[in-house]
Amino acid sequence: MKPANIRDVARRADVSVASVSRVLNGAGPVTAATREKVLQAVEALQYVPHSGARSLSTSKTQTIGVVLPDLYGEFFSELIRGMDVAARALGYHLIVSSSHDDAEEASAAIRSMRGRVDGLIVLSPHLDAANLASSLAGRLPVLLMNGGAGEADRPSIVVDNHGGAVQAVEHLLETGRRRIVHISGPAGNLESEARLAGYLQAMAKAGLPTMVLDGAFTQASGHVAGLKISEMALKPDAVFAANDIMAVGAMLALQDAGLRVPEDVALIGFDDVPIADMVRPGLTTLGINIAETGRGALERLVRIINTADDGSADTSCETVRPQLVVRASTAAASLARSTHQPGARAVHPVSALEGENPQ
Amino acid sequence: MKPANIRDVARRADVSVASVSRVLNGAGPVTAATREKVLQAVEALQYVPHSGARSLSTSKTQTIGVVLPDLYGEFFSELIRGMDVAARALGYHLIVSSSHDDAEEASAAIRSMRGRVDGLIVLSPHLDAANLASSLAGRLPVLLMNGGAGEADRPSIVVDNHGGAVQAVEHLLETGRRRIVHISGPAGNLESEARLAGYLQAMAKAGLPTMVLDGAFTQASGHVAGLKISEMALKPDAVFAANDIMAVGAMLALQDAGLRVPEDVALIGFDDVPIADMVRPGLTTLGINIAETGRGALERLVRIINTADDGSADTSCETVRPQLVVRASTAAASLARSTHQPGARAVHPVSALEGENPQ
DNA sequence: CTGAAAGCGCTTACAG
DNA sequence: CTGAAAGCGCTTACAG
Repeated sequence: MKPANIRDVARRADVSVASVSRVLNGAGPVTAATREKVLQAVEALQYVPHSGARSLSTSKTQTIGVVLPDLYGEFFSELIRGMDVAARALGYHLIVSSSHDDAEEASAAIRSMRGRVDGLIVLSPHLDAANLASSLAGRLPVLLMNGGAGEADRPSIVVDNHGGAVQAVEHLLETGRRRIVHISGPAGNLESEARLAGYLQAMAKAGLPTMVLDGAFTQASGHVAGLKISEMALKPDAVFAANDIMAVGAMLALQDAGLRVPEDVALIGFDDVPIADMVRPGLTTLGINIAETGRGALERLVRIINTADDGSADTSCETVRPQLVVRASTAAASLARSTHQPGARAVHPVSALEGENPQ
Repeated sequence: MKPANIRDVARRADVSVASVSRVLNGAGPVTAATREKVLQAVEALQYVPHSGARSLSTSKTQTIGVVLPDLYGEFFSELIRGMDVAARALGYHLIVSSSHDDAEEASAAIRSMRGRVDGLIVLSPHLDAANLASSLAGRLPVLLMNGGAGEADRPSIVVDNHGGAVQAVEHLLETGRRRIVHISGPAGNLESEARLAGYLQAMAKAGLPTMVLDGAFTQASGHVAGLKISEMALKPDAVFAANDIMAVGAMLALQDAGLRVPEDVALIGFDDVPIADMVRPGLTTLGINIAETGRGALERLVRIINTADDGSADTSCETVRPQLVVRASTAAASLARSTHQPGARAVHPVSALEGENPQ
């Protein structure tokens, strides 16, 4: 009743296990006749090689581990989706390990994957270089996507968070906004810090005062921030949230409080997750092609695995540049309407606002 | 440079590999002194057991495979999230394999997991019993969640789709709606068929005419259906979409066409994914605690794995009953307002509508 | 082109 | 309580 093994196949095909292995791996020379016999036996026995045994002999697992933080939502599911597609195409399996609250847990997760994966994609912003290095038993290829600037000697992919944030603010300025509040991501998170820095820099450049409300990359935290804004005596005319889901949370709070978006307050997010296009008004945001980025990451890691130790070490830091996706949530105050009007842009900057004109 | 193995540890601790194994597995008797020496060596060498080798000896992988269909979205990511949490708590890893367009692909995915997992959770509605059985080499425990009624001899978890659909229609009837259209899920999908059947039955019971628009469980298909509805001469006063994401698609199409929800058309979905609470009006739906269901599924499968062949085979079909979650999208026409008013219910059924009064 | 055999790193009766 | 050794199922030089 237990599944057939390679010996069963060899016996039935009347060849050696070596031949069976060769046929199955397309490695080494075999006659057509042998191949035929083996394949028939495989079919008859419903044989599937035991991957553990294979991995023991080859030191390969055909599996990639993905270490995610404790955050959930469309960003990560989109990313995984892109990786999954690429993994299947390349004959790899995907082990996901998520909800790691801290460096300790992420580290344990990484360690527990040793011998189980050929490489790792790490998205946990909790992990610094030191932790990461000590978590890695041996020389496991790792692709870093934890928002850091990229460790010296590790391949990595980072989003240009700073540049994206600057673009966000500039877009708001162009559409006539001046009192721009930022809802930040969690403290200590490298992505949120870069977005915050971009906001501060762009505002400073425009000579405008800044205001930051703390968020945590969750819808609830965006909602809380939105509530606070709705209760402010002197309200901002625009909000830049560090990610889309907080922007949505803020939008709902503002609207439920009777404020109009974008007429009273413009709103811009970051990521371009699917939901950004499903709220009304549609959410303007800095778009990253998330699934595509995931696909690219997986493919790059596999390339690294396949060329390990051949001298041409890939340790570069690849940058993904977010693109402005304009939807109705930032239509200029003077042009704003309640209908969905993507692409609407300010022609005449509104003048009755404080702050200097940019540029 | 290659990672330490059990022999390295044994040598350094000056014991046998058997003792190292015993200490690490907490199996068999060891003196405190031995344990101490081993643990120190493990620490010094950063030793982590090779899981492939372990799985070869024990025939256990501590890994669960999850086979998903080609559909993406919050439903599946929430489900995976619940499973992931449970898996970590129980010391299991999760291999996900998704985007299987047909039974063939899902079948191949299952086969490729042999020797790699201790059990499988199958969510691919493409897989029928025959395909499934032939995909399984040996006696791999499988928990079915593919929407089928549950195969005779396999443990399964199914959502009471029929009952939920009946509840959906009854809720619409109670709030005064009579011209109720259904946007169905993809043909051949067992979940969508059960929801459709529930709709048809409830409408028949109420003596009302039915109308079905074909959907595919995607936002785009819901949007198309919404457009069609907005162009109908005699418009329905309510729409029951077979899942939330189609309901959202329909909502946007209706609103963009100038129709008001719920004043002109009430809308109800199915699943209660997070986005249902982020659109305006909030979407009334039949809620399933998705993450919780995923957690429960994983735990049940592990239980099955641990008691395999002990005689007490668990082959029951567990039913998850969806619960009505009332939000503003189905506020009674007479009471409907544009502000978010969860829980608003009709007091006086609207009378100026065709169709007979239910009950 | 093919087969016998060593070896991958672990676990687990079996002796002692 | 501890160790020597067999065995899990594969791959891969090495002979032939």
